[in-house]
Amino acid sequence: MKYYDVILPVPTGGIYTYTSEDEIQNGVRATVPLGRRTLTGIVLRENTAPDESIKYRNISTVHDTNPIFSCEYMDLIMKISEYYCAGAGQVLKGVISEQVYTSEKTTVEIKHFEPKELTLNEAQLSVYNGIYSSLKDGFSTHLVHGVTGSGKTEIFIELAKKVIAEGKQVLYLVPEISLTPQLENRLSARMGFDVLSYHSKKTPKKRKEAFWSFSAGTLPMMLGARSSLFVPAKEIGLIIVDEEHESSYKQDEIPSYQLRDMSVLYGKILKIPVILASATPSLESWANAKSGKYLYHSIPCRPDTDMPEIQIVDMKEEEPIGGILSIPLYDAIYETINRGEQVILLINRKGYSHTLYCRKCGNIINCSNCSVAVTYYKSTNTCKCNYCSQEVRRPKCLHCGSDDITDYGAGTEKVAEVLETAFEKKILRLDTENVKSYKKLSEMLKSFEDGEYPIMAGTQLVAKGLDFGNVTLAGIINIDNMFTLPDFRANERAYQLLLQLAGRAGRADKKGRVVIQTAMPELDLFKRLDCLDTTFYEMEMARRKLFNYPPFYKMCRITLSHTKEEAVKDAAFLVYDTLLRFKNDAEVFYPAQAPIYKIQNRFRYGIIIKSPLNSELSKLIRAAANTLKDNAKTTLRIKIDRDPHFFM
DNA sequence: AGCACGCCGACT
DNA sequence: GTCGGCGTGCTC
Repeated sequence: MKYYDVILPVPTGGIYTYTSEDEIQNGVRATVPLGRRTLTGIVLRENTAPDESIKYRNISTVHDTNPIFSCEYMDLIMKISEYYCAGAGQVLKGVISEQVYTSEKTTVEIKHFEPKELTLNEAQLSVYNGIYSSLKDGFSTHLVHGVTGSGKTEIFIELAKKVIAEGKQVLYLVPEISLTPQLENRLSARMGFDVLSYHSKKTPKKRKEAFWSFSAGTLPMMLGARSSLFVPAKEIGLIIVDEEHESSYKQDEIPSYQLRDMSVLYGKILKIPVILASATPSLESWANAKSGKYLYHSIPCRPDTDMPEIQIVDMKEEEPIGGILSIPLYDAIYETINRGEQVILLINRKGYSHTLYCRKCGNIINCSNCSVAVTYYKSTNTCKCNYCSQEVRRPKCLHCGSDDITDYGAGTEKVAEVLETAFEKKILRLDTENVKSYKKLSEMLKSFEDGEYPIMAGTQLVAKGLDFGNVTLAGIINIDNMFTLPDFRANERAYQLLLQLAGRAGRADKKGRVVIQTAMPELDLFKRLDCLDTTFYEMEMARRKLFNYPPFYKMCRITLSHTKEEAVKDAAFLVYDTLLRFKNDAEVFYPAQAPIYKIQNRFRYGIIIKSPLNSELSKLIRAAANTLKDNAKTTLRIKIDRDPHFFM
């Protein structure tokens, strides 16, 4: 009789021990009973010291003769579990779809054809050589800092070919796969075989095919979003993380891991190189490059065009059309579309208006379940909460009962409406409300590319990785609301967004232009929007150092929630006391109501911890979790967010 | 997470 | 009297 530890996709703990008459290899899938249920998990290891007091049950079915998940893979899962303070089962659940890994192995034939050859230019070649030389030396991390359109992808394609020629596989990660169906085609054409992609918007069948083909090793290269790092490969030789600065790499749900960091960790475990690439690197990666932890490579210029001209419009001096369009932006749009060229506009709010209020008493209309103002959608004539999706049919003032309600704060719908009136042209509106499916998105992007619309207006979606040759003007309606969020990365985010947006304008042979509307034109940030200039990084680093922010200090945010106000508050102070008792060099913030105090009728308190040492942070988090385990047995929920990116 | 147990209010 | 609400606790 042998004993085996099995990881099961259940949120608590997740490691259970079972018995078997047969010898079982680590990393195979096994179906076991748990309570009244039957679940399929992964065999983690043999347990040589079982607890006498527990009556173990038998493994019902073993699915594989050879391991699907390597010991390096299991190592990664366990390290994530430890670092992000989530049960192994919770990690497994959050990282691979149960539907996919429990499915029959269905591989698909990968078609091979004659690849399209391209020669690298001098700048590309120098980066290529820099990385190539360390390709066979095991683990190394490379930060490739190259402006938009500098041809980073071509370098990675050539490196990938070398790795594949050695019989190993390549993983190419992008932050938002749904926006880049073009990349799949481009990679396939250049590699000379079908590069399959793996992401949540694919049909289950397609996902299973990509999963099992990558697992079998018949698929040499896979393109994917966050979750594809956890597709078990036969043998990975290189991981590429494109647009490494993107905050969508940080998962908000438990386990809230940072994919970029996990890629580097996996590379370390596998002893292979990892490439991080961006036109606007994160401060974390920048710091690692400066310290020599990452090898730094830069491509300083766009090979084909000049950088766009950037214009800052002071909204204090303007009387904008419809409260939205300044005269300089209006003129710029007018000139651009008159030349038959196209415009991309960014608005970072969806709906028609983000706030409704009572005209009688000034009270803001909040969602009844959450402490958030409801968003008004004119297209469907509804008011919806962005946090719990609850609809309010006919909003009335909860304070005075009046139904004389009006709105302010323009979203994509309002902007599109104003633009349509101003230019008498149909506008393409792109936001999550409007784009429900992958197919629809592709169609919309295609129609814009074909010139059916002169202007595309949308949320952050429009700034991410889109590439249209005829776009020569990019505008941002209101950058200022980025600074209203409680987020120490606001500056960094604004900088990245503006430079990325600038990269959307004038990528082919035409000179691009960027117009930024702001009421704070004096912000230093606007003077640093030259991608050849790295003073932004130095200034931001100095600020982070002064206030003990990452990358200098490590951060963790603990959020507690409960249906009763008193219960969360008590729990928060209980945790706070524990943290004070255990802390050394760390800074522990006084417990505070979360910026959104109530979500789905649960009240929320937050505590932020900062420490120069990751080890101290781990110790404190553990102490906090233990205190609650011992003292709070009610429906209190704890969320531990390590290296947080979202602070609401 | 499921799933069951268990203890209180409002129905035939 | 029982149906069903969800708060609590456990699963090798």
